[in-house]
Amino acid sequence: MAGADTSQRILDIAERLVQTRGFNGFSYADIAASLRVTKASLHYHFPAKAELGKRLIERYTANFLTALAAIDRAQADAPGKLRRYVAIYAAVLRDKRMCLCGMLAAEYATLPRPMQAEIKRFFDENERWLSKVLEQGREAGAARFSGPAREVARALVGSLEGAMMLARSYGEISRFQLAADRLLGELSG
Amino acid sequence: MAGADTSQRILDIAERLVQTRGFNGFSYADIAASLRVTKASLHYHFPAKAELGKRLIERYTANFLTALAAIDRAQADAPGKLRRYVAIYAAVLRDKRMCLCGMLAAEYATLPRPMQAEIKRFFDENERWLSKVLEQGREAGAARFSGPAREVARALVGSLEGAMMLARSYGEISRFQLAADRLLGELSG
DNA sequence: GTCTATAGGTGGATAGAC
DNA sequence: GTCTATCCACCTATAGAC
Repeated sequence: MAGADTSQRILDIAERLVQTRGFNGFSYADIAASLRVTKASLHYHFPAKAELGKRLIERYTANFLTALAAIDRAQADAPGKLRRYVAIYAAVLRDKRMCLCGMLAAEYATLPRPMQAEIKRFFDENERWLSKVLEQGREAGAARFSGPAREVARALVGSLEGAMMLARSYGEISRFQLAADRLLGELSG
Repeated sequence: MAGADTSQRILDIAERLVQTRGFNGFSYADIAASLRVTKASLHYHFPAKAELGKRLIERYTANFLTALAAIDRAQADAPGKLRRYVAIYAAVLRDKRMCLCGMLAAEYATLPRPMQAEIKRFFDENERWLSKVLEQGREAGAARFSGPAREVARALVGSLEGAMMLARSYGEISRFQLAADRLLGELSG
């Protein structure tokens, strides 16, 4: 079915646009130009921009969770999992993109409620996975931190998103890597 | 002079709008409605939105540097200075705002070059001040960290901006406070 | 599913009267 | 300095032919 394929290609292009320019920084015309169809065609697949935005986050979150499950299968120890987690962020940044939800968090106040709810869900799931890994690391003596793992997880997500945002503005991936290495170092040392 | 006063009020309103909705998330119509004048009047004070944006960052940075100078006068030790530094962020957040430049960092790719340059200057100045404080703290034995102070300063700015962004999305200032306390704790303990 | 055509609205910006 | 009036580009979205 060419329809489903077109929908995916629309999402691919829209995703990149949101990650580089923000939800308020692109239009259907941008997608249409990139896909070489008319704006009207896009509305057949995604009648409203708000719906496109929601589907975008849902797909992004699903892919992210799949990647986290893959880490759980491939890496046994917490430090290894955390390094892989950071590597996901680094890969996005290498593509000159920001995290989709980090970007949308900035525009949060201007977004429709369904999108806001999905953004929170993304971060909730990230925190949940990280909390689990941190607990595992603490029990194995491979991670050192005080207080609830959930708090450390939240601080970690926020720090990585912020480091990513600044690194992208400066066009210096090293800014992210140095900050991330420092954050992981504090957990292990 | 009523002119200068009006210009300042325009900047006040625009500043709040950028901090809550982003540069691409507000229009001259929003400022006009809030100030109860017409859009045309605004163009007398700021002919182009790009110019308004640049002036916005310049003023924000100047005010920020003034606040940092005040910290230097009021606080002698590094830990005290860092606590005050974090308190500035917390105060902005309490007002339901994001850091102006943290917000603009997200929209960075869509902004005119003069604005981009000013955003970098804001972060450069922050890193410079923090580096100095961190060095002071290390020499006095009040701050513990490895590697260049500049790197720690960069990681700290990024972490605070990210924590701020997420805390604002969730509408939970505590998320910022917990993360910030953790970051400062790692430097002292 | 994709097109042409268009509606209805808002964006930044300007001309010229007062 | 502020106003009315207006321009033109762009926005999201829809109707209806193919």
